[in-house]
Amino acid sequence: MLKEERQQIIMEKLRHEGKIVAVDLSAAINVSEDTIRRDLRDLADAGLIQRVHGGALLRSPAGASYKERQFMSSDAKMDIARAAVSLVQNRQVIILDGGTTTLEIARRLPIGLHATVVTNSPPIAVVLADYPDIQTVMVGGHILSPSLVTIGAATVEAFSNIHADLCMLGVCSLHPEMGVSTPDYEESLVKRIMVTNSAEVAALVTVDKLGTGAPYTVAPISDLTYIITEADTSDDMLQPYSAKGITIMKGKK
Amino acid sequence: MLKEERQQIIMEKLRHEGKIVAVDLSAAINVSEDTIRRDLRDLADAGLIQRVHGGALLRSPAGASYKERQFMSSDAKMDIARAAVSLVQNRQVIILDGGTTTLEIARRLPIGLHATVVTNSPPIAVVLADYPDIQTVMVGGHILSPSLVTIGAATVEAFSNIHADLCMLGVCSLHPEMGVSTPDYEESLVKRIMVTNSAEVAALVTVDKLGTGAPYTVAPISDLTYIITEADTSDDMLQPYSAKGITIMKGKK
DNA sequence: CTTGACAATGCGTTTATATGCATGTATTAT
DNA sequence: ATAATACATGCATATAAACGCATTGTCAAG
Repeated sequence: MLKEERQQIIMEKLRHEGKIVAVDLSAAINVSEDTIRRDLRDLADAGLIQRVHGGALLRSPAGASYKERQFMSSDAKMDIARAAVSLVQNRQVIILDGGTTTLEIARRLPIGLHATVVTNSPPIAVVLADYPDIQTVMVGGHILSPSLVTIGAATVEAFSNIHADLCMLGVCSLHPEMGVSTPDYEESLVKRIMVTNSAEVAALVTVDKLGTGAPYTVAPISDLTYIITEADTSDDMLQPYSAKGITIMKGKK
Repeated sequence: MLKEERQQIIMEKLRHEGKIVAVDLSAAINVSEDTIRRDLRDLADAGLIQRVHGGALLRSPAGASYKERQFMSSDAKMDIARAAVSLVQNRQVIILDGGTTTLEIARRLPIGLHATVVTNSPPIAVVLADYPDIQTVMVGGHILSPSLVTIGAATVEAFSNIHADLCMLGVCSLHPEMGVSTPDYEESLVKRIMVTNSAEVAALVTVDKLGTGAPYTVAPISDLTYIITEADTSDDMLQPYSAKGITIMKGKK
């Protein structure tokens, strides 16, 4: 059995049962306790689990997420997602853009939430299918492979007929003057119509994207309602945005 | 044995069993461990797999893990998928219906295949994103939760503008007189337009669905080009269909 | 047909990794 | 406080990976 395979099993078991007891697990998959402990230590170092005496616990208590380590959202993104979820309300129509942060939001939506979610990201659609009271609309188009979202004329066309209460926008670059911008032209068109057709827009942005620009503009800063960023972002960096009347939210630990 | 051929085997095995153990594989196909390692290194460099000590794992992007495991197909479906793949040719436009068998087909497409695949299944779109030479079109619409496909007017509308060379149709019920039918009305409309707009149609059907009927008709038997079923289906059961001129294919072991 | 260039493969050696065990130390429970 | 359990550390061993080199097979130019 491969080490990584074992660690995947550990993560999976954790997500299902919420805890790991090292001794039990070593018996279950027939390796020494030392090996299990080493695995747990690795995972803890990677920030994926919380190590405790006798075993380990899920790092994020609510987290019923099913993601691999290398694609696992960073702490920052999880914090941002947690804050973003607090914006959504029952009976809203919500546009969820593609991206790892928005995927994290999809996972963290309250189970009982009664809403319509529109997305152009197949992975998000798959996650949403688990929620009994969420009506999911997948917007079609060409698949842009690296980011796993649909783009193109069909996508823009479909969005042009959809008007949402709230849009959760994954942001590649955010700059006080340039506004929101992205490196892919087609993607910028899709994001633009998402913004245009939403009453409120929340931009999800990790600190490394603040103050940066990319070739294609999506929308000016003034189109944003909220900027949600990680917990420890300095107020200095955010000042230019709040000065323009955007509500700044910081990630919740 | 050619290098590419081997690497294709590796990808297939990986998509299937979730892991590769270098030693086992080298024994299985009778090449040195070095060769396998070199192959794994190549694939890892190309970003297609995740290399680990002792072998390799799926690079497991958006849709892996326990959800994925539920999608692991039975032997019969794997055989059917293998046979179905032999129908696809370069430069075709292919419609892939939703369902576990078609998902299996997506996993088994040749790596170098140059084609356009149109699907209304988000999980399939996610799988296809791994293929560098496949252009993927996701058809949007409402998500039908249990089967994870899009349905509704938007879906039908989008398909009405797409004309394919080949359609791989997941089939719920197949009957000599009733033809293809399904239990969901909206789904039947989507499948119907898929069939209508494809030059050739392959119906993928496990033996338990042969000779059964469901409330909503998708298409008459005469609209089918191929019926692909599991390897050990009796000829008696298939006779009514072959009598109508449908080409019968049996799954490959 | 021959020859040279090149890629693919296999083998031997060296280096790195993973695991289990023994030992001593920390933590928890009674 | 003391026993019981869990943990970290160092070490030995087995296994896997990387590297260099020799061999083979393929293709194209001479």
